[in-house]
Amino acid sequence: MQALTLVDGISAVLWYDEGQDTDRHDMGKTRSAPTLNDVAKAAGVSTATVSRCLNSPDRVIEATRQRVLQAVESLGYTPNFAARVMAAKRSYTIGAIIPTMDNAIFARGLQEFQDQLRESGYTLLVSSSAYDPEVEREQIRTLVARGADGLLLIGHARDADIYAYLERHQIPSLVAWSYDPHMHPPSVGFGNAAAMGELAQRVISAGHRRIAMISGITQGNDRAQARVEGVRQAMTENGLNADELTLCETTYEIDKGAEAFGKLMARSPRPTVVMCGNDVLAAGALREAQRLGISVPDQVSVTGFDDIELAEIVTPALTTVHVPHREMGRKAARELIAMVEGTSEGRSICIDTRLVDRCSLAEPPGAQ
Amino acid sequence: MQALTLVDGISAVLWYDEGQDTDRHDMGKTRSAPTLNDVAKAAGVSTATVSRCLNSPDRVIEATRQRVLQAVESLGYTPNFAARVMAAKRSYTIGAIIPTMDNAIFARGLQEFQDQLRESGYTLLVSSSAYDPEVEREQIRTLVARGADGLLLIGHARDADIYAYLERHQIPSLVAWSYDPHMHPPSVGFGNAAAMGELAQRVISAGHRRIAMISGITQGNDRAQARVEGVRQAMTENGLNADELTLCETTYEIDKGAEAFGKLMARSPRPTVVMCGNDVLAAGALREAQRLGISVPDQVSVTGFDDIELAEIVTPALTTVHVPHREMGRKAARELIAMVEGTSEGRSICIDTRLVDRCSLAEPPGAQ
DNA sequence: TCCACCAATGTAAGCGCTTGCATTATCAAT
DNA sequence: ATTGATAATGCAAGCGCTTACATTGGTGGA
Repeated sequence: MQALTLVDGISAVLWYDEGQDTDRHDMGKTRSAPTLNDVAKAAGVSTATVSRCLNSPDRVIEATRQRVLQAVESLGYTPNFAARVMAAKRSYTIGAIIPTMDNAIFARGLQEFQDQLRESGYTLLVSSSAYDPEVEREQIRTLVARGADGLLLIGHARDADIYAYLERHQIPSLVAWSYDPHMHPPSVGFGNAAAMGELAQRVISAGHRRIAMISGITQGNDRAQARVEGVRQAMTENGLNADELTLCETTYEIDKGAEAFGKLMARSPRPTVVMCGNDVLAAGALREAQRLGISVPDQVSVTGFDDIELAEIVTPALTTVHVPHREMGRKAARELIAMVEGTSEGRSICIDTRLVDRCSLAEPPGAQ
Repeated sequence: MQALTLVDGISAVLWYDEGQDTDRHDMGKTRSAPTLNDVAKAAGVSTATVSRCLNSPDRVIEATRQRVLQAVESLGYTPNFAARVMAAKRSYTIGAIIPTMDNAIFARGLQEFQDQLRESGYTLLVSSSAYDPEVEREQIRTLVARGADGLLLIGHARDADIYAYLERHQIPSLVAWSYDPHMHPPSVGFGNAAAMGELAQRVISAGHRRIAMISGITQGNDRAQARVEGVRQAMTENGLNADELTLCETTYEIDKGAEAFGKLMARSPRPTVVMCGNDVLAAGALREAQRLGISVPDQVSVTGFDDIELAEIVTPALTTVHVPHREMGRKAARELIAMVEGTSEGRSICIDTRLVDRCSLAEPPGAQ
């Protein structure tokens, strides 16, 4: 399943006809929708002038404009979007493909992305790929097909041919939720590895040595990969053996987080901290801990990532990494528009994350 | 804000250019996206044949088709959606405008609607109007502008000029979540009045006389209006004075339901039953009841409408009206497609609702 | 062998709009 | 008045595709 968000909009005309001409007798007023031409005639000007009235009013003298606008009004004219796109080679539409709509993370960032686009006169078309690369590929084609002027993608990880396709179609694209200035396309996001590394550093500083992690599926997900990598690096830097990181991969669902946590707790020796790939997973872990009668953070610490609303609501409140999603959405929109309008070649922008200390992380049990 | 859902899709080409010609030196391979013409040349056939290969493969001989398909493949050709829409006057896109995406009710029905459309090769574009008629009007234009072959609307209540506009543009439309065979456009839905009336009948039969209702905003919402009307009629039929119905209108939010319930409980004499316009409102009422220490259904009964997941989860579980949303979505899709394809003039279809007895409705306190 | 017929393919006319370029109107300065 | 510059408008060529109609070639029956 996919979903699209549309903001604002232009207009068009369309009527259906079908081979199946049923013998309808009521072919009454088959007066079809008015076109630019009709307006032009009604206003006694050329179609060019009407077009200019609508698209760059200042290039038309007041009196004429009045006359045209009135004709538009009285005819109930609505420009045909498809025709406009064809002629102008521009749709003022931006496409975005996100992995899922079920996660508040993307919703929040996208909302801001959309608002920003709207302000600049663009419409957003969103669709979700359900973390399936094939679906994503299909949707990219669909969005390009529908005339998207630019595309927002999540993370860099995808087949090269997709980038080639975008290149060929000359569709500027931007990656978000990830930051890597050396990659193409440019990205507006945060360093997942660094952010998670910082959190891991905090964990290690607190005295934890037996570290476990519940990660999202890393396959085809550079954010998930980077988060794991961040933990590994922090371990190495602190003289720990990164290979001893107990890793559990699962999809981003609360139930899965609970399940993974259960498995982790069954191991012996038990990890003293469970770092989760995101807050949703962490919420699941917390729920399972409660069910199992394991006290967090007294017996085991838990950390999250993203700092969505959930993080504050659960008990204990999550120690997590705050990601300024709205800021990211806003900056991504600005940059992508600049690319589409040719005022930028595409810059990568790094968004700062911030550790949020709450209650789910403490010293390991038995520590003094 | 609006939101669109897109399923499946065709394709297109588009490249951006902008007055601002930055002096880029890397004007390397400006080979733009391939068109039908390119494919035709590559395959050594006419554009008509390529088009036929893609749209009605059986009208082209096997050998030719092979050749064409291979050219398509090797060129990485993607048809231009806008051009296709223009030429064919058909977009295989259906638009839907729902009042809100926050309500599980529409989500569920739409999901099915969408799946059904997809099966028939149509794409769904959804947008939400936030219950604002002006926004809805705008979105209808936008959807028509984007070439929707048909439109799904919720409820009949909207200005006549909108229907005129749709008529003029020859866009078949269908109303859902409401049923009234005498109205235009045709509707696929359920009798809101009858369904609510049935529930009210049950309430009255249980012995309730002091009835209160928390309704959604009835202004511009024929479903809400009909539900109120249903209660009124049932009262009248049972010899009660419909004017004595204590009515509280509010938006469909859980908090608002709670608030309204609080006000109702402050009245004296207190109603013995609070019938809610939907389950969300009822959930709010239940929450407030708990907060106020009012026992449901011992001290006061509460009913819902829709039977969404929530209805089973709350305590006590809601006595409500079950609406088969999926069935409605499916039938609406089929009917709308038939209308778009000219095989139906538009029939109205009534979906049966069903009372669901759970625990929130009991006899009034003090009844024997 | 010839012709009628039909299936396969080609030809070309738009669909409704934007926009580069040509033309005309306007007006200040000579 | 005349001229030149500039602003306002018109003209017409497409954008990439579909499809009605024309053309071609192959088939079977007389």
